[in-house]
Amino acid sequence: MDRRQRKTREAIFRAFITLLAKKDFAQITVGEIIEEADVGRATFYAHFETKDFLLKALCEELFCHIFDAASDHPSEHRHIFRCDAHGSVFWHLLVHLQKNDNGILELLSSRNNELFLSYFKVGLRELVISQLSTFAKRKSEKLPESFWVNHIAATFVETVKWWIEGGLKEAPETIAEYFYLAV
Amino acid sequence: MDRRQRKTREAIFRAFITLLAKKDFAQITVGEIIEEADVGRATFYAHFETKDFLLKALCEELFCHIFDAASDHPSEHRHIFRCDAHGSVFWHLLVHLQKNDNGILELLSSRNNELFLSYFKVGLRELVISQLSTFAKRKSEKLPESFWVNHIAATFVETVKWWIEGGLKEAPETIAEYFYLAV
DNA sequence: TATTATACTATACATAGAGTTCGATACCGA
DNA sequence: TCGGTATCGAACTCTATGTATAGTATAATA
Repeated sequence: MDRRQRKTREAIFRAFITLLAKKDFAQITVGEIIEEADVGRATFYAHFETKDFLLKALCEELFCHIFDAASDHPSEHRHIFRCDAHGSVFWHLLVHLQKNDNGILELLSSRNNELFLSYFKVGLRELVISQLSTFAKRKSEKLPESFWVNHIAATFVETVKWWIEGGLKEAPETIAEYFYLAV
Repeated sequence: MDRRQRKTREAIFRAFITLLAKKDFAQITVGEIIEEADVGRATFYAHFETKDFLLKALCEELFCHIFDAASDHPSEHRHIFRCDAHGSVFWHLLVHLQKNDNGILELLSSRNNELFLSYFKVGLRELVISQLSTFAKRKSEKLPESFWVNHIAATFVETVKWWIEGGLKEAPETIAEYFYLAV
């Protein structure tokens, strides 16, 4: 990709993230974004069809990255944390969140969190399916699979939300335990 | 309240609900609402400061009604459904949902459901707290109370969402069972 | 280095929706 | 019947969206 393109694209993302930390997505105008990014109006529309597409692109960048990081190298951390029957992928995700890669936390904790967590959940659902065998059989036998999958993904999202709203005071290990206890 | 006021207010609510079933909240314009409601522009703004306040007012009307109906008369249905240790209030809520009071289902199942379910959850959390003793001790002893309360409320919301997305094919009793199994 | 393609800038413009104002009219409650 | 008030309708201001265009800067290529 052309260096110019890459630079403007990143500038727009950065500006967008900055603004998202401060105010509602609905109240952010394209005018504000291009001013913050110091980019021409036509340039913005050359990159993103609308503000909503910008949001979508941002979510894809952020969550693709974090899910790849968590699932591509699941073994590299095995020796650090006990990798029991539950699997450590979810713990791994929590660690990545706590490290705050790409400043994702500001987005997840701002008033826009519903927006992002709904995207988060989409990627999460796939992960849950691939890890399904590592969860307790007890419940899954009595519940429809789609219900069960959705329940696990939703519980993880809610756990993360609760963690963030409390200021991330607990260790990832503790949160992972809460998650496995609850689910 | 003046009969004229009441009629306009209801006309606006009705129009808003009709539109919400068809399209995104964000894409609905005040112009559409007043046309559907057959009401003057100035009249709309005499009733609601903005479109967002209209949404808020609608949610309060709908959910206050459904929560009151479920918690004010918890005993009247006790003889119909087994009222075990888990309490029947949640089952009662499901029955009310299935009866589709106020056409609430169209709203919860449309693409705006995140919007409404977030309001739903607020009322739900209070209900959960009042019913906390009826849930399993097993988990609550190991989990922080705020986490536990949030988990129960979230699980109920997700259960309802799953039920609606599947077309409400299961009986409220079945859904209540899934809920108690999952939580 | 000279050439070509393309990304960017700045500005202007058309369009649409938000929210306000105000005089006229219709309706309500007493 | 009468005073108060809700509504109407239309015009108006503002703000934001998205597009169009002509000129400039930069990257890739030969």
